[in-house]
Amino acid sequence: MKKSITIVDIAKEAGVSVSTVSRVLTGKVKVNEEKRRIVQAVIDKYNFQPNAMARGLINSKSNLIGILTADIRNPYYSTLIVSCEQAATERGYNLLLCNSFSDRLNEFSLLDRLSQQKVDAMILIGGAPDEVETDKEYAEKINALLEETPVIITGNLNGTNCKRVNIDENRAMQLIMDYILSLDGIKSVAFAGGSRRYISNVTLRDCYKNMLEKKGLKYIPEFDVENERYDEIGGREAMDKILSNGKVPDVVIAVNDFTAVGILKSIHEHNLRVPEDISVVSFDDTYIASLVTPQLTSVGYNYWEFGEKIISTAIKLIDKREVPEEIFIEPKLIIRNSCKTE
Amino acid sequence: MKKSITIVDIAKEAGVSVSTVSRVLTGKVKVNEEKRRIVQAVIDKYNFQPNAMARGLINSKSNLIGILTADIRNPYYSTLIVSCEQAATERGYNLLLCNSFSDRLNEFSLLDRLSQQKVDAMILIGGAPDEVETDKEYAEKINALLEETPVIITGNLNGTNCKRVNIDENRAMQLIMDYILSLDGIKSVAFAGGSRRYISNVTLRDCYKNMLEKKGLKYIPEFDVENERYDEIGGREAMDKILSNGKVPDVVIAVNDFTAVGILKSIHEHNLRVPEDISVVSFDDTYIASLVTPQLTSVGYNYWEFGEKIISTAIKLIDKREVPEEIFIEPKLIIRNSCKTE
DNA sequence: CTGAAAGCGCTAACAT
DNA sequence: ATGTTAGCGCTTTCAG
Repeated sequence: MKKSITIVDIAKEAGVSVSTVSRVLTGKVKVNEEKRRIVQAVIDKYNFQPNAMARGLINSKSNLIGILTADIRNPYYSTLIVSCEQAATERGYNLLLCNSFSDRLNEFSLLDRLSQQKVDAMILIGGAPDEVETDKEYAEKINALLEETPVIITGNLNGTNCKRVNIDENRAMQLIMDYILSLDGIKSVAFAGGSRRYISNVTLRDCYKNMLEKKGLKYIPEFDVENERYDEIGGREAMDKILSNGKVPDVVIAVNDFTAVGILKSIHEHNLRVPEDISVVSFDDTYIASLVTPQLTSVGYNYWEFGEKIISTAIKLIDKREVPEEIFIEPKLIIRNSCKTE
Repeated sequence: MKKSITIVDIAKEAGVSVSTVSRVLTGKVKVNEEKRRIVQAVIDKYNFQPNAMARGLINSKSNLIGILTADIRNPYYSTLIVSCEQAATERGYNLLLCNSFSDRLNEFSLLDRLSQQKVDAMILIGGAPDEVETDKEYAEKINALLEETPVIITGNLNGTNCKRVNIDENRAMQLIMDYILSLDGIKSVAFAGGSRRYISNVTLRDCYKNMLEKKGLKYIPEFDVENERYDEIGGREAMDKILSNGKVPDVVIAVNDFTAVGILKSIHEHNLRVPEDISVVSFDDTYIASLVTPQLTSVGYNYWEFGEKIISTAIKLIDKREVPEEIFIEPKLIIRNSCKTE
C-alpha cells in the first residue's frame, strides 16, 4: 500500500502553499480564481481525498454518527437504519454501525468504542431504551456520555434527557381499533405477543384496554396474551394459548409482523381460516406483511421520514440548535387481506 | 457539550508525563507498576477514551473498515453484515456502513467518502462486483483505490485484483441437484429467476445445465426462465411464464428465497400444490425460508463463517500478510418441507 | 489574497 | 523507567 497523498503534495505540485490548498478544499475563504483552478486540477488529477482524521482533530468533528441497534437482521431495524444512512449521507455524515444483540455488556463496550471514535452523535435504537425499567447503571452511563455527545433514542430512557423520536403508539392502536370496529360483527378482540417489560408495549396494551371499554366491548384477560419473543415462535405460542380455552376471538392484533406470521400458522393448525374465521392485524408493516398469505393489514410508518427525523435531530444537536424533547412519527394503516371485510 | 478530556488532563491529575499515560494506554512499553496503577485509576475515574482520530493520524490507521453493500434490508445482506460486524468488533475494528442501492454514481461517491475517512480496508458486497461485465471506469476506480487500501469483494471484478470471498456456487447447485434427483419420479427440473448479467447466476445456470445432461435429463429452454428482479414479484413472473405453456415441471429451483416466495404464490394461483404437484428448492436459506408455508428446502451457508472469512481476510491484508486470491464458502442443504419426498 | 506558523491529541523516537 | 519533543495532515489565526 502506497502512503496516501497529502495536502503538502498537492501544494507542491500546484506551486502554492498548503493554506491555499486548504482554502480551495474548504471553500470558505476566497482564493484567486486562476490559482483555484490550478489547485483544483491537481486535486482532481489524483482524486485527492483530505484525511478526515486530520480534519476531525482540528474541528473536533468526526463527521461520524454512531448507531447502536439491537439486531439489524430484524427488518424493522434494517429499514429504519437504511433511512438513517440515507439521511446521514445526504448531509455529509457517515454511519458507524454496531449491533448489541440486546446484550447489556455489549452495549456498554460499544458505547465506549463510539465515544473513542469521537462520533458527533449517537443514536440508540432498540435495546435498553425500550425497556420500562431503565437500569440505573445504564442511565448513569448515558448521562456521562451526554456531557460530550448528543444522544438520540427511540424509546425512552428514564433518568436521562436524551432527545426522543418515537412512533405515536396511541395513535397506532387507535387506527387499528377504529378499523377493526368498523368491520361487521366484531365482538371480541385479542391482543397477542409483546411484553409489558417494554415501554411501547405498555402504551399499546393500555390503549387497547381503554379503547375496548370505550367502544363498549368487554376486555377478556384470556385474550390478552403477552410473549417475550417478538418472533414467529412467540406469535404461535401466544395464539395457541388464546385458542387453548375453546373461545375464538373475531380479531387478533399482533404486536408485529413476525408475531403475526406465527399467529397465522397457529390459526391454520387449529383448522381455522384467516380472514374468514379470524381477522388479523399487526404493527410495523415491514416487507414481511406483504410476503405472507394472506397479506397482512398492518400499521406502518413512513420509515424515510422516521430516519430523517432521527438524523436531523442528531445534526441539529451537533450544531447546538434547539430540538424538542420528543418527536412523534405518525402511523398509517395499510389495509390488505387479513381482515374479513364483508 | 463539554470539551472532552485528553491525555494531558490525565497526565496532570496523575502527576506524570503524557508519554507515561500513553504507555499505560497502549501497554506496549513497561511502566512502573505503582505509577501504572495511579494512571489507570485516573483513566477509570473519567472513563477516558483516547481520541481515535489523533491515534489514527499517527499510525495511519483508523480502525475503521468500510462496508459498501447494495441494500441492507435484504436479509441475505443483513445477515452477512451482522456477521462481519461481529467479527470486526472482536478484533477491535468498527464498521462504516454504506448502502449504494446498486446505483453506480452512488457507489462512486461512497467509495470516495470511505477513502476520505481513511478506512483501513473496504468490503464490497453486491452491486458492481456481482456483474459479469465489469464496467471499465469502475475497475479503474477500484484499481486506484487498491494503491492505498485493501479491497475485499464478494463476486468478481475483472481487471482488478481484489481478494475475493465467495460461495462455492457449483457446489451449491450440485447439492440441490443431487438432492432433487434422489427424490422419486423427478423427470423435469425448472430454474426460475436470476439473470445472466450477474456472475453467480452464470455459474449457477451453467452448472444446472451440465448436471441435467450428466444425469440424463433433458434441458428444456422453456423451463429455464431468467428474471432481473430477485424478489417475490420476479419469482411470480418467472413461474407464471414457466407454467404458461401448459407443461408443469416436477421441481423448480428458485434463485433465492424471495423469488421462491413468488414462485409459491404463482403455483398456488395455478391451483397446484407444493410439494404434492411441484417441489421447490431455493438458495440462501435466509429466515424467509422458514417463515413461509411450506417451509423451504434451501441451500444455505454458515453466515458467521462467511463474515468471519471476509473480515479476517481484510485484517490480514491490513497487516500486510498473505492471503489467497479467492476463498470459498461451503454451502449446505437445509431440508424442509417444500419437496415431495415420498 | 496568500504564506508562515501554531496547534488539534496522540505516539514514538530520543535522551536521560 | 520516564520525560521531552517532533510530527501525523489538516485548518486557522496572524502578518504581510
